[in-house]
Amino acid sequence: MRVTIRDVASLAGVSVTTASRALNGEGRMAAETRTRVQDAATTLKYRPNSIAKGLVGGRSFTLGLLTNDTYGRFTLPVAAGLANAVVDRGVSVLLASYQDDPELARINLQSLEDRQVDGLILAGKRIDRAPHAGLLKSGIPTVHVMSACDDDGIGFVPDDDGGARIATQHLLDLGRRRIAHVTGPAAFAAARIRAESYVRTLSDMGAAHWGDPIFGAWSEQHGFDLALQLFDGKPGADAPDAIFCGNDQIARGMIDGLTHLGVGVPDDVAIVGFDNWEIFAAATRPPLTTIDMGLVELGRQAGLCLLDLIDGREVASGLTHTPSRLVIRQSCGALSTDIAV
Amino acid sequence: MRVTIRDVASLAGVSVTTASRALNGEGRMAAETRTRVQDAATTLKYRPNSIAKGLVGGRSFTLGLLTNDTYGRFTLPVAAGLANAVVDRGVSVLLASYQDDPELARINLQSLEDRQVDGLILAGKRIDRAPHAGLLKSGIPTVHVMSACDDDGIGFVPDDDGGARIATQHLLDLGRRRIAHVTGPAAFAAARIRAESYVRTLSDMGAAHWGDPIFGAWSEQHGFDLALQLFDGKPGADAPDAIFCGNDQIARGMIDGLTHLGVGVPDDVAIVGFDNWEIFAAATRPPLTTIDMGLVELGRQAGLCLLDLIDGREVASGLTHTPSRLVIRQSCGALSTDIAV
DNA sequence: CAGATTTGAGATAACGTTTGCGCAATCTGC
DNA sequence: GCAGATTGCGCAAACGTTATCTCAAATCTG
Repeated sequence: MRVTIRDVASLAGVSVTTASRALNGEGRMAAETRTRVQDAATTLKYRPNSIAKGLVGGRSFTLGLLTNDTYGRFTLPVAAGLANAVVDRGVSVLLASYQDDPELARINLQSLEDRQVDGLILAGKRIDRAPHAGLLKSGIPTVHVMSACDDDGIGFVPDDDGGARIATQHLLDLGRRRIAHVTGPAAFAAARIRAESYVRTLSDMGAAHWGDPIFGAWSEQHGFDLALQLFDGKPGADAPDAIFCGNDQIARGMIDGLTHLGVGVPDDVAIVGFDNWEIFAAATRPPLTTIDMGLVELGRQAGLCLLDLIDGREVASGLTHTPSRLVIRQSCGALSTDIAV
Repeated sequence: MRVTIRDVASLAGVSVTTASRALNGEGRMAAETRTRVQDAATTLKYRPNSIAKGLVGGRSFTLGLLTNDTYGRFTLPVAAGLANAVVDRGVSVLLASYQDDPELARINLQSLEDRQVDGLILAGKRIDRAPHAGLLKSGIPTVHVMSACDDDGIGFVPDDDGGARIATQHLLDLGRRRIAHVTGPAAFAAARIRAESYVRTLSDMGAAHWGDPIFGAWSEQHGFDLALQLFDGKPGADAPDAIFCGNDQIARGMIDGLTHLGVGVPDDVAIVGFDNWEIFAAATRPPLTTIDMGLVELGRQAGLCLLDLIDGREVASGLTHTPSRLVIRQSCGALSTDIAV
């Protein structure tokens, strides 16, 4: 049988009440009593039962993470940051993933409610979709992650704008002046925001952008095709000398395409990606300089914010953009150090 | 305030005891009474409080998933399969990821114990490592996933042997006779098992293997390098006509290398990968035929097994190998259908 | 029709913890 | 040295549920 507070109390020769208060640092009591109880707890390796604690307090010290991110590309870093941010406050995270299946979503949400979760993190995979819109009738404190939310909701999303700015700025700083932008479908807000930021950054710095942003798929193929299209048969002076790619897959395809054409990276063309998806970014030749969206940090912030919300502290509604940072590898020719923003 | 069983009981005009029994389908009682209680519960949208249920029953209806898989490549599919397998038994999954940090592991495990998890899934990323060895002093029912475990432990791992066999067999079935194998470091059991299975399958079928298995890194680079090494300047009749690659990244590099050399895939050389990591397998040109390790199913089995263990049912100790299946795309020239094994 | 058995349902305790209230014992000010 | 404040601690209730025991009424038995 597990050791309960009763055991601690009897070993310390006090009542259960006193034991509870001693361990929680509450109530008035002789310092000697308090340490005696604490020693007893240590001796017995006492650990309070979260369930019982939750029952009386009406809190479960549990957060629910509901996600529709089938693949886990975004959710897992977020979940790791989240869980580790709250674990030392005694809070754990329940994982519930419905694979875009509304019925599964309902069951999972219900299960979380039955479990009296103190708060809910609703995680998506696109910042312009609100996949959880219909679910939110409950009064549970909620934050949104990687998805859209109501005006009075609280959301955490990557700073696409800032990320695109530092990517573009980095290329400018390296002396590039003919900077193109190849990115994903214009239907994605992330693609549009990054493209606008790219345009704005260039004009803010008094530089011209090289053609308009080129929207397409989030795929290697798109990058590869565009490499051929932009560089095949084109005189060097007219072609871009840098390309900011909307994600690492596009960047990967772009580098492959350029290599195929014999265009040097980074000597002839500098490439910046977006996502810092290790498996791609470290595998390109040369290794890819790219933007890290700080998803772990995003999870951490969302978790701490949710705890504040639960504790009744005032939290401003609206979207928080977690800072992105530039991870410098070798595809731009810069010295390799991280620059936080 | 949440509606409790007390509310249901009073609406139905019975005692709390009777209400509990009616809803759980236990005890003797008039059929009319039972339906009356159930109707009351429906009317009030009553949902039992898992916490209270757990407190009295000594069970929390919660499983803990402890993982050191930093990147989430393996853990997330497993977690999804696991959570969805147990959710309709009213069980949820707590996610705890320590990033190879022993201290974090301790804290997380402690947190899971405080929460009275009914069972533990210890997930790793290599089948020949037991990262959780030191942690297991608690008497909580435990299954291991994607990691080694004691002889009297219960583990679930992919069927590397079977996967390698169907991969090799597939190449044989397509008439290939000079089949090479390029894989990861020999230090990985997964690489060794796959290599042995490849050798055995060939000799079982009376075929010779083309050279010895070539160990190296789990990287695209390794695949690319080997493509050059195996095919550069080699007359067609001496070179392999098929290559079974130890994972999708190697396969990716291999295809890139072959394409670079002008060797046709699948016409000149058929390629099979391993992992079915969509992002790679679908991005190669041509799309990659590969082995799917069935990680979602693995998670499902581990979850159901753990529930059996918790319920005191007899469970045989030892390793269970979840079947792998061949996912046919276009890198081997076969018709595109899935073949289960 | 009296006793035995079954049926239906309630009272109460228990799970492990926190918390409001109460009550001695000690301290304080004059 | 005495009223009142303070200190130190325990009693008992509460959280929502299930489980054990009890008991009256209904039904069966011969």
